[in-house]
Amino acid sequence: MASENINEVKTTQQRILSSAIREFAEFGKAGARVDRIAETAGVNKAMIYYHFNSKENLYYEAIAEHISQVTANLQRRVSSSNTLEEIISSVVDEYILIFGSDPCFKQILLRELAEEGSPIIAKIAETISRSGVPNILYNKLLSEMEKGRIKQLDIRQAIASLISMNIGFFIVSPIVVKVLNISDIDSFLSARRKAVVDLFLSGVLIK
Amino acid sequence: MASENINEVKTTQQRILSSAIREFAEFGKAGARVDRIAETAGVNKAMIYYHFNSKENLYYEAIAEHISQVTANLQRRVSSSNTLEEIISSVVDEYILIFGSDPCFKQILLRELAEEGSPIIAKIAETISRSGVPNILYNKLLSEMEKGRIKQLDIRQAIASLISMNIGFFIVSPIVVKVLNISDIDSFLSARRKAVVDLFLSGVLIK
Amino acid sequence: MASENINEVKTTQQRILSSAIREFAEFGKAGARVDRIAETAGVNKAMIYYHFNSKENLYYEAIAEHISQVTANLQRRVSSSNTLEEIISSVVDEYILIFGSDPCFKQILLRELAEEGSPIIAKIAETISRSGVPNILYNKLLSEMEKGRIKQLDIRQAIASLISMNIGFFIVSPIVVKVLNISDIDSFLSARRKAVVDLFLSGVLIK
Amino acid sequence: MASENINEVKTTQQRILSSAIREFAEFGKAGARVDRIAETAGVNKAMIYYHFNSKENLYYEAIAEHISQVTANLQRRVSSSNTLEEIISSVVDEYILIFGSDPCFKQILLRELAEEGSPIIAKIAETISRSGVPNILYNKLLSEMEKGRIKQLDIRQAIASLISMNIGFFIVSPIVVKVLNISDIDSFLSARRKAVVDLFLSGVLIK
DNA sequence: GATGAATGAGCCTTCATTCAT
DNA sequence: CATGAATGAAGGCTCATTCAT
Repeated sequence: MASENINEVKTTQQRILSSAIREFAEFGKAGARVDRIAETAGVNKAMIYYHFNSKENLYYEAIAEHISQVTANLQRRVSSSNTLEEIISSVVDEYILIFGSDPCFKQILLRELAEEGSPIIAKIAETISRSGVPNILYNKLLSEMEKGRIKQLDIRQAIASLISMNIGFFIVSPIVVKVLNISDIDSFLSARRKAVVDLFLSGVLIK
Repeated sequence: MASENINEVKTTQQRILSSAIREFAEFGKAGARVDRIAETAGVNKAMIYYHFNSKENLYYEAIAEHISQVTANLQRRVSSSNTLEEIISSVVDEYILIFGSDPCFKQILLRELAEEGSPIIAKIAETISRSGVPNILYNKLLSEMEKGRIKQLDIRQAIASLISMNIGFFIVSPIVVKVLNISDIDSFLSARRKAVVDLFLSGVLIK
Repeated sequence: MASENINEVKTTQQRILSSAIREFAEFGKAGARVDRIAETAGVNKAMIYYHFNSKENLYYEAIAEHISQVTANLQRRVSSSNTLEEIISSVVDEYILIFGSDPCFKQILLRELAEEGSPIIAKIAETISRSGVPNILYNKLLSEMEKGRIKQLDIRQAIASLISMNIGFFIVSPIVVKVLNISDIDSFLSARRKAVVDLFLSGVLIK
Repeated sequence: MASENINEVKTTQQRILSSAIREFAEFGKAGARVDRIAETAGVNKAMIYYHFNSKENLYYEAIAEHISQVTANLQRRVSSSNTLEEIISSVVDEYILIFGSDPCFKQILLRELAEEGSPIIAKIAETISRSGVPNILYNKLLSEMEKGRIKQLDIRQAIASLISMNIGFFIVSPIVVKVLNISDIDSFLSARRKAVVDLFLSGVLIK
């Protein structure tokens, strides 16, 4: 009831933004229709131009807003004081959280990855960097390597593999699901967390 | 005369198709312009409709043609008689070949992955399945597990991870490159093959 | 308090009117933008509609105000008691004053002259008529003709020529300046007064 | 019948151009409507953009075409071998021809004169210059002055006055007609030619 | 009086598609 | 096969005008 109220009280700008992100996610920047966004948001089309000057600008503002929402939801469970196992688990959890919670983010990400030199991608990369997680991960792997707990390997390749197994998996999951004939997607997804952590740790830890 | 056409001068249809795939890859289905395809192909716009009835149809025909070209280039080095190590290496090589050789394929793939229920994605999955590679991989992992050479694990999760580390990496590489501050992309890519094979094998093999 | 308003701070209406006349002069009635007028005047757009019901009405009120301002500045030096030479000189001076003092008037005049059956033009003509100057001029020329001081000619044609040499010149001056390659416009303009008076008088006076 | 055929056979471009010049003359660049031009020309609106890329460009092309048409109609009766009287007469005739034949030209001219730094005005001035008439006039007045046939005066002022009495008159005629209460406009116009020539010659000739 | 937000009609322009030749 | 011209249905954007506060 209360949450319903919150929905109803959303400002025009917020309504436009949330309609926009869904439209852009579903149809892409070129395929999106301003008329449809206006209709979905329940506002006059001209209002879109009143609040956001152009479709192009609306696109970027909608994405910026969405990214900040998505990243705001992240828990900062990844701390440098944790063990390697805890860190890896947390990282995997976070990615599952991000991609599992919202379908729009994945679509926008995919469409922007197809765009050469996309500023959105640059922004996402920067957001990830600024979260400090890659650094924590890098330093932990380095110190573990020095302590002889993990193998001698290219740390950046390892991180690249970890990221790929997470983001990459979510992205290519429609293909994987079909190729591997996975019928019960939900249980596969919930088992994924452990599988990734195990494979990665087994892959890097000595013995 | 005939040889002239075949060897030196691409037919109108071929010119249209290769212009189309580049246009669709760069701008997406909605952003692509029939005029631009015609101009790039050096043909009259009406010719496109003469040969391919609609933009929509051209899109699918161009992709079908492109996928068959890309997969035709694949060597069938993955054989069930090989060792697990050889199989993994071959699989990784193939993915590197596909994504490294042609930028269009990656873009098309990304855009289609963003499209819910994309028939293109279904087709690609089917092509992969029909190549037999997933089956070979599955069976080999199964038999190795039964022989006690690899750990007890969900084979499909393992394959999912392997695919993710390959396709997934190529797809998210723009982000990874930025996050990890990789300056020499080429050498990172050429080292990737070994890194993936090593991580995967270390991750699954016992001892 | 009151004096503050009157002397230092122009009222909202006045600010709107002076912004409007400049906007309409520069862009024409169709090209003028209510938003721009509001911004220039530093008022809210709705205020324009509060004070002047429509853009159309604002247009006419702005012009009316401007015309009355321009004509109010005119000195009434043209009197029937003067000599023909004095009258001609005064008339020429007045036109120079009007067109020289303010660029907006000329632009508005031009745009309205392009409008078939413009009420603004009718009003301007009426203002000129009511000033009495044409009548004074007509009667003086008539009496001089009867006295045999000036040639037998169509007085109205003569007046038409005089007006043309004044208003007409100011209007077509951008063309004249280019065609005659006039570099020092200011000195040309200041010499214009005498040239017009001389030509006209020489043209009409006997001997 | 033949002339009808000529009208009917006009190409799409020509039909657009002639509709456009009328629309732009009547409503100005800002007030003109592309829809209306298309309708008047009897063509699909998109054709306008097919042949002329934008409203702006159509404007300039329509005017360029119109100017060249108007100036092409001009007879080259003004020759340096003629007497001053003949030259003046010819010049006046030409202006009457131009402004009398076509109402569009006058309107376009007026609207452009209101535009600061108009390229159209520059073009018209250049066309006039290139016709050689101003030069012929200047040289003739100069030689006559040296021969002592005309007074010592600023020749450029004289030419400016002549141009004003012609172009200027046509332009301000709606005002003049009202101020002078001219009811029979046609006869006034036909008498104008002689009046201008007489006034100018009397004004400059000695004795 | 004053303001920010809202509206609806309409404008310029584009684009997939088709037609006549 | 090939072309230039044509079409109709939008699509993005603007603008005069109004409303609620």
